[in-house]
Amino acid sequence: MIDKYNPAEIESATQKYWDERQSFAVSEDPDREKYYCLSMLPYPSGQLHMGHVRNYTIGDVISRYQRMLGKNVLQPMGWDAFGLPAENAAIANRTPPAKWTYENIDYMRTQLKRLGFGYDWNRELSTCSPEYYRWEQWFFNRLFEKNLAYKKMAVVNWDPVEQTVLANEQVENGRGWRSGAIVERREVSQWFIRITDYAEELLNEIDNLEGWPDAVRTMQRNWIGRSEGVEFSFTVEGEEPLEVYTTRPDTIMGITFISVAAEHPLALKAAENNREVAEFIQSCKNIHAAEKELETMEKKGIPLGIKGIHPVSGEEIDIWAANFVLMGYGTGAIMAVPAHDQRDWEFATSHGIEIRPVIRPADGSEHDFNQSSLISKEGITCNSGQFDGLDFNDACNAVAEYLESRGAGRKTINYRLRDWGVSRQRYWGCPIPVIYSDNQKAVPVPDDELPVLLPENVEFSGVQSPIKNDPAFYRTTLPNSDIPAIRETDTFDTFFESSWYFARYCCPGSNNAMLDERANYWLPVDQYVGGIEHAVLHLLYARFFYKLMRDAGLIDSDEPFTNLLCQGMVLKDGSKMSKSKGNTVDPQSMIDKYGADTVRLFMMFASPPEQPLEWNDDAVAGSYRFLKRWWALVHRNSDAVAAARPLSSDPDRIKALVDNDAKTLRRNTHQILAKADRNYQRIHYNTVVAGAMELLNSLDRFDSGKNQDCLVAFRESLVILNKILSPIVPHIAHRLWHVMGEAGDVLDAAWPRVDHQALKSDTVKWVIQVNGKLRSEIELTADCSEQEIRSMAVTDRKIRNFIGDAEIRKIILVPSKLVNIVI
RNA sequence: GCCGGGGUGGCGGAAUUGGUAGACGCGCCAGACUCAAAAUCUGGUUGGGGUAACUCAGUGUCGGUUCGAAUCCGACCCUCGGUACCA
Repeated sequence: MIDKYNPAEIESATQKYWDERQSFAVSEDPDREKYYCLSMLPYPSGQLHMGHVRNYTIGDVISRYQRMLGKNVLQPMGWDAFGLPAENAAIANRTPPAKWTYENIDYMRTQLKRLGFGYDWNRELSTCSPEYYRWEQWFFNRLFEKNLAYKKMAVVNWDPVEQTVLANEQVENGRGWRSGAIVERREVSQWFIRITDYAEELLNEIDNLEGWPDAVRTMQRNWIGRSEGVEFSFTVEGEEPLEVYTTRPDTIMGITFISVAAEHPLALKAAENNREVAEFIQSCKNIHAAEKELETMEKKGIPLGIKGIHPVSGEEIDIWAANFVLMGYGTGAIMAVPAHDQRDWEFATSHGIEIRPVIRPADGSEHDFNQSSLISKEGITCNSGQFDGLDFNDACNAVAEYLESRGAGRKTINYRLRDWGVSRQRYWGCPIPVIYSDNQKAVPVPDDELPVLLPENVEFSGVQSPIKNDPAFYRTTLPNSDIPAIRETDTFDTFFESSWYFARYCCPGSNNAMLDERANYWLPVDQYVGGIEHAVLHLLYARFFYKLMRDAGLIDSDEPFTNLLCQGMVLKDGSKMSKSKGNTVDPQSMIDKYGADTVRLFMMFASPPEQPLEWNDDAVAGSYRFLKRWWALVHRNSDAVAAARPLSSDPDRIKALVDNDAKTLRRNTHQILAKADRNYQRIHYNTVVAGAMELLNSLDRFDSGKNQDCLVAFRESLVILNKILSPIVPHIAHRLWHVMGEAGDVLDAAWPRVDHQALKSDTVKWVIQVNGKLRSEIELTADCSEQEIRSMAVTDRKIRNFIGDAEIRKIILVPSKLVNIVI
């Protein structure tokens, strides 16, 4: 009687076994190669979703594989616990965000444990705990000291009904998602971190991130957006010079208007005695702050009746206020050349502004400026007076030199990247450790008074942050005095917490320092796994923060993540699983029904990690079937296999096999192992699983009782199958390892080696093509000469039929693979 | 709008990175077992034509490079992610 496959029993017993032995607790060991595998920590939203299960299974498979390669593997887990959803839940349920968050963490931790992930739970952290965020406050003080943190005015979405700031996500069609009120842009004083000081290094080091996907590297390069150009100014009568930046100084003679932001001082001045301008400025207050909205909305503008003097021609140019120019970015003013910029062209066309071509195509062709602008840099300047007849580079240099010699401008390097705004007008976040004196001067909270504790037991009566109305929180005194002062009530952007948690995992229990020397043992992270949606923001902030920590002397290396894997989303019926679409599948119900191993196996099998994964209930059942078949096969043969162990552990005995069936099985097994090796390294687990299924299919058909050779080969193959599968389905692999009578735990078994002798075959199958199309196949002995192969190919019956009377022009031969006859 | 992915049978996907398109699995069809069903096992399964041997077409669309293209190049279409306050 064979035991039935019972995943619930196997998985709980195996997890208990690992727990008792603390199998995944690790410490620094200078004698072993370390491997730090990190998965992006979850936001504790309530329960795990399929995206988490996928993310963490990939990380766990990598960790277990690296462990079998003999490395000292760290795999930690924690909670990105501050954030907006806790406040929304608090308002909906009248529960304090802290209580809601902690309960979610407790539940989700049990779910992670049920999935059998090999985490070192001794290192678990929650970013909302004071033991964590106090170091963030301490580090902010270091940034403040270096003038890397500063305050400036910046735009927020203001809901005039709720009297609160809204996130971009909370604005729908320009209205607040709860109140329905039209959202206004407001300028608020906020804290910024000078990421632009590090723009050059962040850009240059992308070249060294060879373990990152090219797509992410490209996106980060484009996000940082280095450009070379010229900065110059227009003189404006009775005003400060109006400064602009351009990457196309070669088109400077084609400027026909200038645009400034609606909040620009020139616009505000014009509005004082022009009602239309004032109304236009008022209408711009309702623009949603998101870039997508800004770039896709209808472009509007109004002339201010103010002129700027062109620095070369001396011509008077009209200055407009425009809704697509932002005060906070760059100088708040841009020059416009409709002939050579498509957005300017469209604006000029719809507002009747002159289009003045100053570049003509280098090939002498005519461009129709009534149809579109000419953006190409491959042209020659014209209508540009002294700058006529130059190509792009010469024109740019000539213009820059001219402006520079007259003190009107200069060459500069510009970045698209803007400083990191870290202030949030929200409650559930890390308090920014600053105190304001009477005159609004910001003073950091002294290190020895940290942490500034966020009160957790709060009443969420409305949408307003409770600490903004809580005198017990915000009333304080200046450091070392009894002079009354006011605390900052803004909290940090939650990207602040997620920018350094991976370093803190290395130093559990460090109560006297943000990081200690253990960080330099584990860091940088060898493999980071997370969603592609983090390609720019989180991953760029984390790189930046790492460099800040390096420059504060906390760590030695320059980049935090050596290798990066961005996994695709989990889809159901073609779209992302989400509560609002009602197409979620609860991982818990699947685990209850089939067990963790089946869910893990399906997740790895259904698609390659970087691609989206289509969820399919039936296919999950197929993964379960596979595990049942494996279970049954091992149990049917357990006694014979265990008895064969002493024999087939002997490498000489294995190499001395003479039975042809045994030799064929070995060749097959080692081919699959070679492929599994490659695919483990490439992290293509779907094809690893496919190989394991092929192997099981051939083992199921194999007659292991035929003779001793067959039994020896059979046992070897079962052992290899178990090792290949164990990172993916660790519970059943653990149990079957012992059922086969193997010693120790498969968790720590050495990764199997491909026997290249076993791969050799006596014959080679050749594909014969005519003009690149498959027409026949022949099997020849491996020692055939090239000449023999050619003549066999040409005289093949099917091939002769195909060629007929046609002349053979060429024969191409790809070694051990194919012959292509060109006729 | 801008930046970056993706598009292969009924479905998820494979193809050693320019060399046999469709591995493996799901689904479906047929058969075995069963009074029957479930479970399990065996075989088949890109489409068209043909009893068959075989043959033609075929990797989003159109064009190109090559002895040979899912793979490289150009243009386009659809779709997904990001777009600085969702995380």
